[in-house]
Amino acid sequence: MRPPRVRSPHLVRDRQCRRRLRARRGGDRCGAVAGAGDRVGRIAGRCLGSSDNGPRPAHPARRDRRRSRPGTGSRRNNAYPRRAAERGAGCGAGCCAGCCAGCRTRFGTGGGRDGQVDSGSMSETTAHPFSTATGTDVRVRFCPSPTGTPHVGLIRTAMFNWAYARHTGGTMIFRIEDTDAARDSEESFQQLVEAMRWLKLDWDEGVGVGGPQQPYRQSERYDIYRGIIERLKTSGHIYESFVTGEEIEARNVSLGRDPKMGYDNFERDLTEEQKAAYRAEGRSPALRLRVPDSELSFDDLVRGEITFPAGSFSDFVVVRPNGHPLYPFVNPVDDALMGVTHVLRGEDLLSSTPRQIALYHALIDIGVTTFVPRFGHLPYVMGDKNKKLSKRDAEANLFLHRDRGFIPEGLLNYLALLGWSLSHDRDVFSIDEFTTAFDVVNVNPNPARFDLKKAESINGDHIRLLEPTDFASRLVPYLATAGVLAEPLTDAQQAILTAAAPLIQERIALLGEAPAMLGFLFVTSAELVHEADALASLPATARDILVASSAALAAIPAAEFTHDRAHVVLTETLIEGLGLKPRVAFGPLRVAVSGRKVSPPLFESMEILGRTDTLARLDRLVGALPITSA
RNA sequence: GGCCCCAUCGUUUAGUGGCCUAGGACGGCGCCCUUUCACGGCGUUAACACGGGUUCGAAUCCCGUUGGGGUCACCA
Repeated sequence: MRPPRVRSPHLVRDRQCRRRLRARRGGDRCGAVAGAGDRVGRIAGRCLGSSDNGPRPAHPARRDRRRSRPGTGSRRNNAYPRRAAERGAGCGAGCCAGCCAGCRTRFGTGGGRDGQVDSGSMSETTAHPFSTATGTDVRVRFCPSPTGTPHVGLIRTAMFNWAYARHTGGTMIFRIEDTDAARDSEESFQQLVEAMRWLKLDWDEGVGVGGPQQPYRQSERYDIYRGIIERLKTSGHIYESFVTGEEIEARNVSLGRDPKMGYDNFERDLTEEQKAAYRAEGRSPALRLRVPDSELSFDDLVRGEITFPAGSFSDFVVVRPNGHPLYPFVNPVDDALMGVTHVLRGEDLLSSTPRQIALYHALIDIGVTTFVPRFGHLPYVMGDKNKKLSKRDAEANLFLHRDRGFIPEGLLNYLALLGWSLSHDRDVFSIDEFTTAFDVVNVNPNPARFDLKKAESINGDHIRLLEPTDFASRLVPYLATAGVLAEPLTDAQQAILTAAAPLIQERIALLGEAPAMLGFLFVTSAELVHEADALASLPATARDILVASSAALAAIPAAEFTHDRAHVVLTETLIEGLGLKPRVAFGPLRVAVSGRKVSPPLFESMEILGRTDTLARLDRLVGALPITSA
């Protein structure tokens, strides 16, 4: 077995270092100098005043391949250079300046409560450092909102978070974001928990297991939010906004701007008189967060450095007029409170990241936390069309896949392949291999299509990997649901299942295929249904074949009725005796025994059925057939 | 429209300036095995979006173009 791909911390550090240096290099927009500039940057990036000149991986980061964006101003980033410079003196241990995760201050969770505010430093990135947590300090979370049935994209996100926690030895938090009473449901919440349990994605803190920041359902945390809202209000980070959405649009139109331009922060400095006037109209204000007027950058774990220019994100509503806090507020607040260090989430949240970071800066200012988490935006899981898999698509529904007979091992394996890979030549692996090898920095940024065929194939491989007894027991719920048998099984049923399961383990990709394959074993010969297409496939000589077979099989003593004997006897009788082709000879027997054209291996099936039942089935089909002569 | 993200076979991935005539898997096609269907085995099909630049050398670095996607809520 090939060893899993492992990235050394060294290499990762090197990468992050280069990325930052590139960001700091400034204006290498001109193609003529880009190459040279890049090279210089690389060389400098290796060590930057460090003594760490020893042999190191010769390859730049995969993410370094990203093209720098024109016109985004990312070359003039102000955040990283400053931080890098500040830390550049570093630890003297020969680390790359600005990149030495091991030597920088460790930012704990929680943070102080001194409430000190310096609004003048709101855009001062040095005061708002990103998390440097590694190893067991890593804290990730899965925080779905309970609306609808679990979606495979959502599950993929849960799995990557979980895998990162298990890979690093960090902590997995499971929180429920149920702040939308209109859409949330208890049923959906239960389904989320059920999905996680089914897939064995466990969590260390969160719903059901508790933890230092409980409760973990946001609907039970409103008191906590209220306190923070007050502090943010007092500190001036959030302010009252009276205008409605329609009014914002109208304002943009009247100012000759794109109506979609959004809010322009015009209520930041409302006077008390103006506010009173609004109140006199019967309005009550929503609360908005004051975002910095400068650009905001972050180093995405999956995509590299991303910069949003100043003005591309505006003050946003964090609390409704009725006091109800909204997702853009409670999500970062809880992340901060819970000490989340790595936010791994869907790409759809990418464009809201600058706002979140702005909120984080405010939270740091008032002492709720001391750091901003790292972000990693996972690629979409797409459907058939070039659209992200919608909840409306059947393929998106996790439970539908489960009901069709995906096993957790298979589905997880396939989902892991959407945006990640273990190695160049293997795509079937265990969950342990996955967590051992998984690192979010290796996630591929491009969106992936959910390919059912491939998913089923991977699932089939995992089914084949199951212990036979395990496989048999996993079949039971599917057989029960299909009405083939009822739980608990009788001893006789259990014996049949144990004997028959191995016959189909090698030939199905989905557990849901089992009832059709095995159903005939759990009915009497009288109850057996002969399927229409099976009957239609019978040759004119079917009756003679069955009669001859019946006589031959009857000659076998009951105690010696094994698949080998049946095979030998029937081959002698039909192939050698009647001169038939195997395909022609055994077809009618298959129909008689199983009622179907497709079944588990014929002779093994006969053995499981036993001599008496087998003969009864042959006789029954003979009786149903018109008399012809061969 | 503004902003952001993405770009290797049909799909998913490997690829980290020379191991690339671009590898694996799924799918498709063909053959073998065979008591059916499968499983398995063998073979085959098929991709670096385009244009520049840097370099002795580019799938890989840079710029641009094109194409796709997302996001612009008092939803999450």
